[in-house]
Amino acid sequence: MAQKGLARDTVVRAALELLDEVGLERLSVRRLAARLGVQNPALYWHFRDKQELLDEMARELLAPDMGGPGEGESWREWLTRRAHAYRRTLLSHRDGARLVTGSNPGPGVARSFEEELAILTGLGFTPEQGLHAIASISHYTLGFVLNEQARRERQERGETQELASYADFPLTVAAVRAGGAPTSDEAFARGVRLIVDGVAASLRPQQSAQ
Amino acid sequence: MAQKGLARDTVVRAALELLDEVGLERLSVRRLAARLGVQNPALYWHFRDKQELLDEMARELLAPDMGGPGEGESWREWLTRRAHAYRRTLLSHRDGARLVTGSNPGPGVARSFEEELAILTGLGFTPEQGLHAIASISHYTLGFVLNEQARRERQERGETQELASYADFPLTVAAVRAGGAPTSDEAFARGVRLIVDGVAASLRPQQSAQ
DNA sequence: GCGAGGCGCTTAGCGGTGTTAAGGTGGGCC
DNA sequence: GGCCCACCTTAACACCGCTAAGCGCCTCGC
Repeated sequence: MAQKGLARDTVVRAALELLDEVGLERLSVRRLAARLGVQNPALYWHFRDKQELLDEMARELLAPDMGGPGEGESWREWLTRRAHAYRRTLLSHRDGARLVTGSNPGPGVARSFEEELAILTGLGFTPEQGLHAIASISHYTLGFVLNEQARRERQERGETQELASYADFPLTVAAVRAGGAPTSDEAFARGVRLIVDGVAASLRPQQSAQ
Repeated sequence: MAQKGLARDTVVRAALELLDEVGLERLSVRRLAARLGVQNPALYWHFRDKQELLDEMARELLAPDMGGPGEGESWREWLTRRAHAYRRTLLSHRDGARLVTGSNPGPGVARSFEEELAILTGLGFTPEQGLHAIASISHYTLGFVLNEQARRERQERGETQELASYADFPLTVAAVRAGGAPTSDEAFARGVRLIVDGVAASLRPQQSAQ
């Protein structure tokens, strides 16, 4: 077989590899072309834009769709699992969150969103409550990972960014000492718990789910 | 007086105006210089980098600091107000959220964060709980506004992005019909309420605040 | 009054970017 | 055998961030 030219898919995967190596800032059409052994305008046969390439990269990144709830899994567990899966997905490539942020979602995302809504309504949510819960968790997760990766990128660039004087920020120091770095698995998990608790509270007035 | 040359401050403010006109993508050093009636390398006398300029812009944007709680304001009210103030700040300039996302916070932010922590501990929070609450709300708000502005930017560019067929997404349609657009003041407010409720729940085990 | 110095800018230019136009080349189909 | 078209090339445009070098003017020490 061996496909006549470059498959669109091949390009997107190469682009994601390149992203991991150089970061979003330095991801250029020419570099990608070079890695594919091709002159740069060649890519414009496959993609209208650089943006279209980025969109497609984001879609590929977001492709892994966690399934429905497992045997006897409560909505709390499922929602929590979803949040962590989403974070892991965003972290699966360098600058993943920024990539997703700046790109057009496309119909695939709408479809899997509809599926998730179906799962939640199956667990007793109204569609409105479901949308609300998923949107909130997604926004939180996106914001968290954005911060996380920005920090990572910054300190990779050697901008150490220490507090000038710890003495001037006693509460911040105390909080970090007690609760761990604000960018960590635990911190994320606690935020998720917060939102899930909030969802539970918003459900309570009209009989709880499952 | 009349200051010898361009004040750093003047440049930053002009940059923010330019940002509103052309968006972050098209904000270039050359355009900014032109608007200031100056050749572009002149700006490199005031700023080491374009990034340094962007950092200052973000700092200027984030400058408006809402004060402490008003007379008899509960922590719920204060936290909610803070969330809305933060969103309004991010929305105060085009691409505000993306600007903030890609820039170095600097010591000013750390200082006002410490102040907010002080406010919350004054209302009965431990430093850890305070950090946790503020971080979660901030991440949620950032993610929300990012989405909001991305959508706005997209439809300004004419990418209408309608669902192909409403019939394929019955739950999504139902949810939006019942709860309004996912990008709206109400949607944001409901997400905030979710998190605030979650914070309340996390407080309850060990005696509630105020 | 005058020279020194440096602040704030200019002109020139480098290497890189996304993107377009136009033209080739090779394999499949009538 | 000839055509067509998928797929790529070469060439070039306009713009980008950024640096090097120099120039005029203001301020200060004498």
